[in-house]
Parts: sequence; C-alpha cells; structure tokens
Amino acid sequence: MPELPEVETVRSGLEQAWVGRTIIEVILRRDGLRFPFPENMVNVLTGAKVESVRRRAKYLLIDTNNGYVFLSHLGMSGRYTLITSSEVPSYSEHSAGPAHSKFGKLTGFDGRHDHMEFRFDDGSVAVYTDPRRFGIADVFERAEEPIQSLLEHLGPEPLEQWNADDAARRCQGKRSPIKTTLLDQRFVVGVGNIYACEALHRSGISPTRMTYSLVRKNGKPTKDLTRLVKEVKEVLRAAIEVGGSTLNDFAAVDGTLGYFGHHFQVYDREDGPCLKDGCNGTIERITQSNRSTFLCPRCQKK
DNA sequence: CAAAGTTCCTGCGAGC
DNA sequence: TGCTCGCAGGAACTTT
Repeated sequence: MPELPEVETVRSGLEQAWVGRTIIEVILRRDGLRFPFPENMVNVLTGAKVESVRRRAKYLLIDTNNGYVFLSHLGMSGRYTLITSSEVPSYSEHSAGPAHSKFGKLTGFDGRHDHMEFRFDDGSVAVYTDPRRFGIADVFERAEEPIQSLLEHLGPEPLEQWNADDAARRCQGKRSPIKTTLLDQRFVVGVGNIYACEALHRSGISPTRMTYSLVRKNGKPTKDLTRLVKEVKEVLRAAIEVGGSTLNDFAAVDGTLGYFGHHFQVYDREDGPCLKDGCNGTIERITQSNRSTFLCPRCQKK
C-alpha cells in the first residue's frame, strides 16, 4: 500500500485521530515486524500523549509529549485500522477490508496479522495489520532523530525542496536506468514502483534510458529531466488528492483506498492500449532490478 | 509466478 | 600487477 501519497493519506488520518489523545495501552502480538520491536517501546508509548504526526519519505513519525518519536513504516502490506469508541471491535465483523480491493487479501483486518494494538484515552483503538511483516516499528528520543540510520541517508522530499537542478546533480555520471534511479531513496524519496512507472510514462521517457543521459555536459538538467521532475510532482500530488477525498468518506485509515481510487495509465496494464492522446501503442511489461516495469514503447523514447 | 519496500552482500570496473 | 573503493545489480525477508 505504501508510496508517498498513500503514506501521506495515512498520516493525515492518524493526525486527525491521534493528536491530543493519550495512549493508555499498547499490545504487541509478536516479537517484531521486519526488525524486533525495541525493548522499551511499550513503556515509552504507554501513557504518552500524541503531539503531532509527521511524514518523512515513506516513514510515519509520531511525536509524543515525553520527548520520544514512534516511527512506523508500512512496508508492502502494512495498514492501520481505527475503531472509534462507539464501535464494538470484533474481528468477525471486520473480516476482509474492501471486498473490491485488489489488495484486500493482503491488507484485511483479519485477526491473524494484527501485530500491534494501541488503545487511547477516548476509548478508540488503532490496530496495525501487516501480513508480510515488511513494516517497521521503532521508538527513539526526538533529539536523536538526525542520527537515525533509517532516516539519515534519505534524499529530498519531492513536493518540497526538490527541483531539476538538484535532480541533475544527483543524476550526473549515474550508470543505471532512470527507473532504478527513481526508486533510489537517496535520489528522491517517496517514489515507488507504481509512481515511477507513471511518472516516466507521463514524461515520455523510456525507463531503460541511462540516468546520466538526462544531464547536459555542463551539469544542467536536460528538457527531459526537467519534465520528469515536474511529472513526479504532479502524479504524487494528484494521488494525494484522491487519497484525501477517500479519507473523508471512510473512518478507517486505509491507503489501499488511495490506490483503488486512482486509475493508472501504465502500471499493471500489460497488453492494454496506451492511454496517451494520439498514441496507439500497447503497454509492455519488462523486468528491471527484479521489479516489474510497465511502459509504452511507442511514446516513451530512449 | 508475482506483489506496493528496503537492506545487505557480491562482483565488477576504475584508479592509484 | 595488485589492492582498495565505490557503485550497480541481485537476493533476501514473508504471506497470500
């Protein structure tokens, strides 16, 4: 479920639900997710009031009033379900998530993969569900945030400081396909497999094109790179908008709704017609760095 | 067989 | 020639 727009949607939902509330109980149902839970996590979070919910790249950062940060990464299949005090939490009633969701099987609130539970002072409960357990949960002191190994090597936020000159500097001399570079979180954060494919298609750039070829000899960005930076920003912004609108309609904080609401131009559309105006190409699927890439060979040039 | 993410290991090429 | 450094590519984690 998690690229930047989906994580941003979750952030917004958690912010509404959690800020100003105090966690009265934390229940862990296993040793950890991708990494073991820190020993002090339950102690640190129990009794702490949530002050803010931030996002950095695809990480959620929850600040508490005792000077700590709760870090949550959703991995591939992580999800939060919020249950308000008026609802009776029951696994049998919340069986599988949206029945129409392609990812419903992976993200359902099903009782078998509910690894963390947070109870709040207003009677609400948040359940973290993650079948594949690629997610991360961690706590650290706020003052230590700059030296967190998970955060310190991250590149720029695409919707903030990032621009074509910055991108050009990071692309210079890079001997790997541009698709691979877009997925590299040191280049720019928040772009995953889906939006990398979408941004390249919007830009008319082949995913296999060498990264360095998007930079001029004088170190300045080419027209194509400038376009790519613009399209990355636009595709992410549009997806955040869709996610935000779905959030208003559902009590659950569910990033899959963000994906569901967005219909992709190329991703997962192998053999389908290219949807670009005036292009009669057919979408192809190739493999790059062990990941699927979708492209239109007709309108995405090398 | 493939899946929305990230880290770590290996191997190769460049440069000293 | 040989060694080290850095980068690029691939495997691994897990469950459905």
